[in-house]
Amino acid sequence: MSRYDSRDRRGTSGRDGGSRYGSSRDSRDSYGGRGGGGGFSGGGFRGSMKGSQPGERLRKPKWDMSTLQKFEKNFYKEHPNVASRHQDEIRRFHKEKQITISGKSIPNPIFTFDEGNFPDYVMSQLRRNSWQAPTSIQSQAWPIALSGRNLVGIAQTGSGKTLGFMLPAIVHVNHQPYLEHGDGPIVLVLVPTRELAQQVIEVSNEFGRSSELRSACVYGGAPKGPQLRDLERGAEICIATPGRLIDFLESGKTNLRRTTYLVLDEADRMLDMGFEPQIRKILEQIRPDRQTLMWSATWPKEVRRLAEEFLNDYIQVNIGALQLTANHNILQIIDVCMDHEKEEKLVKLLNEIMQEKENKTLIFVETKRKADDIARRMKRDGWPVLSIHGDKSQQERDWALNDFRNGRNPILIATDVASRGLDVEDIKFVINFDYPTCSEDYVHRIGRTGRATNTGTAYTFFTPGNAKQASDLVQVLREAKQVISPKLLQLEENSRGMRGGRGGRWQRGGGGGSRFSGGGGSRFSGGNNYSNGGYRSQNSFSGGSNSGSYGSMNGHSSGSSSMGKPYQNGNSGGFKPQWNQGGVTAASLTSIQPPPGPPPSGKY
DNA sequence: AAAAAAC
Repeated sequence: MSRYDSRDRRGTSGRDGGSRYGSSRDSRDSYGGRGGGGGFSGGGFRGSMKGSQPGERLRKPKWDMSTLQKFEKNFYKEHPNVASRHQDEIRRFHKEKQITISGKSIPNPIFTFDEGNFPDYVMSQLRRNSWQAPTSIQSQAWPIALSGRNLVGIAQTGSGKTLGFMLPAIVHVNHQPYLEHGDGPIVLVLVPTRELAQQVIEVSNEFGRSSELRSACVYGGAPKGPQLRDLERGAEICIATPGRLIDFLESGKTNLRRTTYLVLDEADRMLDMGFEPQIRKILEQIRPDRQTLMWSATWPKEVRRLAEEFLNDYIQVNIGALQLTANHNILQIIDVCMDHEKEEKLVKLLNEIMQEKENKTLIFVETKRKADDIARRMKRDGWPVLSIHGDKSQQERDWALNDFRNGRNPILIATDVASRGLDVEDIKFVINFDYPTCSEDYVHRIGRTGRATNTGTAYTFFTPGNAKQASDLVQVLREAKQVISPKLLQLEENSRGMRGGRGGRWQRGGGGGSRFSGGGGSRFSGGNNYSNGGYRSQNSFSGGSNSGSYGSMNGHSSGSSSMGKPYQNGNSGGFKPQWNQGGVTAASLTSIQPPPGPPPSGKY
């Protein structure tokens, strides 16, 4: 099957309201360069182009880019309000949402789902939910991802991030040829924990169904059989934790030859967990001109290095303030006390909480052993409590989490396995029985409550032994305008100078020069889509041919950001890279489609 | 010093 046949599978046309170009297929006609030539194609300029006459067959116009750009420039000179109004809107948006962004030719954000230009099979699913507007991550990430660019997103979980990479992934898959027998996934999502994998596949199932995509979830601790069946049946989307995936790759049960869209979720966490060798091993299996989206809550050196090495020409989006911040929907209460007081205080607290109608409570402790101990003692005393940590069998973890989710068991005691990304609805209380080893984890833990627009309460037992963290914690509390107990301030005072090595952790780099996407001279430089009424391009996401062919690989690796070892022989052992050098062309890597008609070069 | 992850 040729690539061109595949494009129209399942009615994959973009949103086609009032297409100026006739058929939906034509609406995907592309004449904006990916990060290169002008991406401007608004209807307002239709008049300047020699279009086809009614009744005549639609011919591909000859684009004279310099004339077009001149026209656009003049247009904005003559209609200054059009441009400035929109740019102001974007600046205001970025400022309000505390978004900073850097990179070349950054597409403008979108502010409504309609502007996302998603195909019908995605829109119909979106409409089923009662969401009002995209989250800030989605606003910025969708246009970037849909235009085929690489993306580094610095953002906390629980802000719509999963959908932020999943919808473009689904669109991407729908622009690829069908899987053939023996093909591995087209989209690969790597996540640090099994629970997260299960969560992500929920989303991919929900939104992939309408275009008949199949997803597979690959992680350890569970029988291989069903996972293999899902893969062998043909899964366009694969969500995986690294270990089991490598197992399957090494044993040849699946491959990544067809993978062209890669997501690294919670990259900082994965590095923390020592997944780097595994990540490398997996990435070597994927063709280097793939589209890659990397997500991380922080931007430390290690993550930066990973991004430089594996993401060519990426756009970086920082969502949220540049300092460590907690969700403001959460009431944070810090109880400075001694270690031996904790248990009594916990019981007292839970007694109060259980009076509430909504009482779902997540309790964090320091160690797996402690999680077990406390859970056992509480269970003995009749509390509806379960525990979850990494030494439990996956089955037990699943049970515990399920019973917690559906409310059968309102109290869950957990280690940090549950601190990040876990999305359980209506958790009303988080209790930090032990303060975590770093305040970053604190923010993640309490973030399990107050999700979306809900509110929640976080109680934290803070002992003199945690004094090193006091200053970070105070900073978080101050930022969130919380009441700060004098005892905590006293501890902070005493520990002045104790906190070591904090510098830089929250310095999110990359902000640099052009923070705002449409700023200054870049307005016409390509890829930008104007969401302003009629001037919005229909084709904002149909860029030109992807420049990232294999030919450009050399430029890639010889550039300032070294690729480490060259991909050509980059097999560090185990199994050899074997991305598909044949069938899939670089242009089909992105969701961008080349114009219909004769292929632009012999390569196709 | 802990947590997470493949068999």
